[in-house]
Amino acid sequence: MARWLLKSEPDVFGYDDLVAAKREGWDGVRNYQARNFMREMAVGDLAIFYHSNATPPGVAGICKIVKGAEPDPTQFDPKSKYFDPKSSPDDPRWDWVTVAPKKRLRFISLDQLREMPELVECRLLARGNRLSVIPLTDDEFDAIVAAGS
DNA sequence: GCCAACGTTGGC
DNA sequence: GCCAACGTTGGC
Repeated sequence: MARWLLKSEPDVFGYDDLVAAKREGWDGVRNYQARNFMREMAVGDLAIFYHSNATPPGVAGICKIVKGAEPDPTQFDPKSKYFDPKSSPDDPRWDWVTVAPKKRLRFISLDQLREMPELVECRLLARGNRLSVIPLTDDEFDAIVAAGS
């Protein structure tokens, strides 16, 4: 089973929202590298739920992949902010996966994450990183869970 | 194929 | 609000 990290802005959709929704399609990913990672996700994979653009930013919980990649319907919806006029149902460009909450963690701030030796190579902490879907090693994942448990 | 311009992300 | 980093677009 693979391990991942997913970023979301809590003002838009935070961990509490996922708990309330029970499960949710991870919409709005419009970056090819992130999309390709989502295509590698399998049902049962676990992902760290990270709050970006927050005060402070950090980890809020764990979620699980409950449905693999399939076309993100918001790309076809002209009223959606994620609408992509260059995409079509015949040849969809963007996928989503469906996630469900697994376990809330004690909040781990970005500052705390930066102090963890297990994460020195984690892409999340790399300078200028903007990727919203990031693969984690088992060690990285386990270290984050331990820090928030 | 190059690269300048532009838009977005995300920490601060 | 600022700005660094990076991805995408489009003219050539």
